[in-house]
Amino acid sequence: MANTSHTLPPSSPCPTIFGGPLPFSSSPQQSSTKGRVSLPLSPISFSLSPTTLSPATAESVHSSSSSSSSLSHCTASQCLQGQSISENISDQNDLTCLSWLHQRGNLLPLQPLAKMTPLPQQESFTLTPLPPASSKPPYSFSSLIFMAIEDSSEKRLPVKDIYEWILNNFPYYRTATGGWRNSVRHNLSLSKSFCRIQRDKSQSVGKGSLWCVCPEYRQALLEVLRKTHSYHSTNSNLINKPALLEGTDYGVPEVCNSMEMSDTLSHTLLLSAPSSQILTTKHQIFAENPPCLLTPDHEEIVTMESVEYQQKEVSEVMEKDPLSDSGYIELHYYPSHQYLVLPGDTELDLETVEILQLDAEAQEAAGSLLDLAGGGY
DNA sequence: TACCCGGTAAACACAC
DNA sequence: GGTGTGTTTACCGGGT
Repeated sequence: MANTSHTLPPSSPCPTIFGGPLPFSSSPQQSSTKGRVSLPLSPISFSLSPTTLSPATAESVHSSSSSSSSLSHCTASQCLQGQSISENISDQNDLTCLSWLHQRGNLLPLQPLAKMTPLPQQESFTLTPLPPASSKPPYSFSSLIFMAIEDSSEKRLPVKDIYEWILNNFPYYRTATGGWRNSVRHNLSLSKSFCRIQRDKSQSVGKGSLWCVCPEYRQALLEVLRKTHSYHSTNSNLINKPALLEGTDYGVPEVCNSMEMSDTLSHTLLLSAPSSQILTTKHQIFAENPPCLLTPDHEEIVTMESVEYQQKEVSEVMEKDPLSDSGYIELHYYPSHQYLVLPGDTELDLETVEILQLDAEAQEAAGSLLDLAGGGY
């Protein structure tokens, strides 16, 4: 596998996904100058309507998020409501970080790793003995549950599906005794990180409740996951063998070195199209970071989700940036100030981007709550 | 050594 | 009654 186009200097403080460097596309379509990165605008466009940008909207979003985070332990509804919101407040990068769960259906679990001599990053991948399938994963049950829930489309799962996810992704448990299921349930009940949601009686399929991750604890869970992964990644060369590991029962949930992830990111970043269309489908645009040398604030990842943009009509003739009509989004990225320039010279600071995103997520969360209103939690 | 955390086992109650 | 789910308690081992 050739991932040379995504490499960064080893010493660069690059954005990471579970301890690995985030691939930065070096496609020629993506140009960068000092403090500025131009990102092609995808066919999905955004609408900067007055309503979505109103201070009241922003205020309400911010207030709801702050109230959510002030709770020591969330209720189910708060959990659902806060989930999408908090995700965007404190861990925008985490959204991206966890995207590996969704971008590869066959999650490759991190098994206990035999001490092996790490290979250089670009070394060709040759088959080496893999740890036995009976090796116990290094993740705690909390992490396993967290991953399972995060990997679900609804971000909530019945315990049965959590079992299934673990079985599918960690073959160790296929042969393990049944006690681990008890441990899963024990963790769900005991840990404040997870909250229970009453199932909708109307769709009473299966026993028990649904479980979701409490947004207040999501960051902590993510941190534990990162540390676990990072710790074991540094002790293995498996991390550098995504192609090798593909389709096997072994491996690491590492996407930053994989071509899959790189392609996904590149694809997301490099779509170019006219920005006049308004689409309602949910899409994501990852305004990727500039090269690490630009700023130490490399962990910031701007995500825009379900945001519509109506291209501003520019009547006046003015001196334009050569890139302004290219269909690119320009990310001006300075340590103290970051903003986007959309086609048509519309400028968006990252706070506005975040507000737009939060607004969209808040609406989505509200919809979810309505769906669950009959649950009577 | 004490404490914390995670894993495991067991018992029990409850719902389907 | 069997099975699955949820809760609680207790114990143990490892790490700090």
